[in-house]
Amino acid sequence: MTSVRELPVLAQPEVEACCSPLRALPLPETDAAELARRFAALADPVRLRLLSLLATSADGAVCACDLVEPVGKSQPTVSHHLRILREAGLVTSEKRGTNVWYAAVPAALEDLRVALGTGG
Amino acid sequence: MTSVRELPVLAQPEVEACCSPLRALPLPETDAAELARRFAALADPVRLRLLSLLATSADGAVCACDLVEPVGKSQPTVSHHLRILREAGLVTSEKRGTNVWYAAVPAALEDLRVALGTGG
DNA sequence: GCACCTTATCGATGCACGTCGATAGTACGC
DNA sequence: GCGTACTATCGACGTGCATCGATAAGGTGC
Repeated sequence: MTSVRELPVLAQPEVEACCSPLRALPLPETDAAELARRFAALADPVRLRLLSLLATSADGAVCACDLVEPVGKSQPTVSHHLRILREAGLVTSEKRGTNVWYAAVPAALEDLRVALGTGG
Repeated sequence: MTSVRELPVLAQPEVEACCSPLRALPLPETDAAELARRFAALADPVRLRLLSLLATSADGAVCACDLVEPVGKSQPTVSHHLRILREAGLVTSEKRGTNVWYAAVPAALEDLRVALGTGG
């Protein structure tokens, strides 16, 4: 967390909208499995805190080295959780020299919000 | 699903809003744990399909006897998942004679939508 | 009471997950 | 090249979960 102070905003991937909303029609099995996979990525307090740290970062991205201490877990554990978030499409990672910068993917969260029901 | 055709709409409990939004500030540990617990209830395809069946029901409530066949699991398994959904506050149950009627709790889903981020 | 139906609980099993220490891989500075 | 710092992977351990068959609990109708 020393001197790296360049282009902190990571490129955002195209997040393909997944799964029809719960309230629209009975969920097909394939959609249910995909949705469950994404919600499972959110079903852990450490991952929620990591995601929160990324989402509230002023720069839009955070070095992995600055994510270990705040969540109070070992470095391998944090790396493991970041991997799960990345594979779920909720965060993006980008290597810059020795460090790896992570950023939240707002579109992915928005996608899940839509699945939970459109509006009131 | 034979003759029961009275007051299908179940009373909705007061759902206390949980946890500040991810985008608002770094999540306190207590909020993270509670949020994770609720998302975990959604992290299973069977439960998502059950919730979808309830949310899309025209009457607003469905007899448990009509939930077993659609999801293709055993009766004990379905009962187990309904229990988890109920304990997470996502559904309500009400006994009517021999049957038990389940209904989705829209406010609980709305609560999770808010946690995922307010608006775009 | 008794037979029947619906739902919940119990016990067991197999699998997936969170966690850690140790280790490998990669990039930087001297 | 060599030591150092950061990150990812590996292996192992304990725990929790999804699932089922069997069984109990509660209500209905005769």
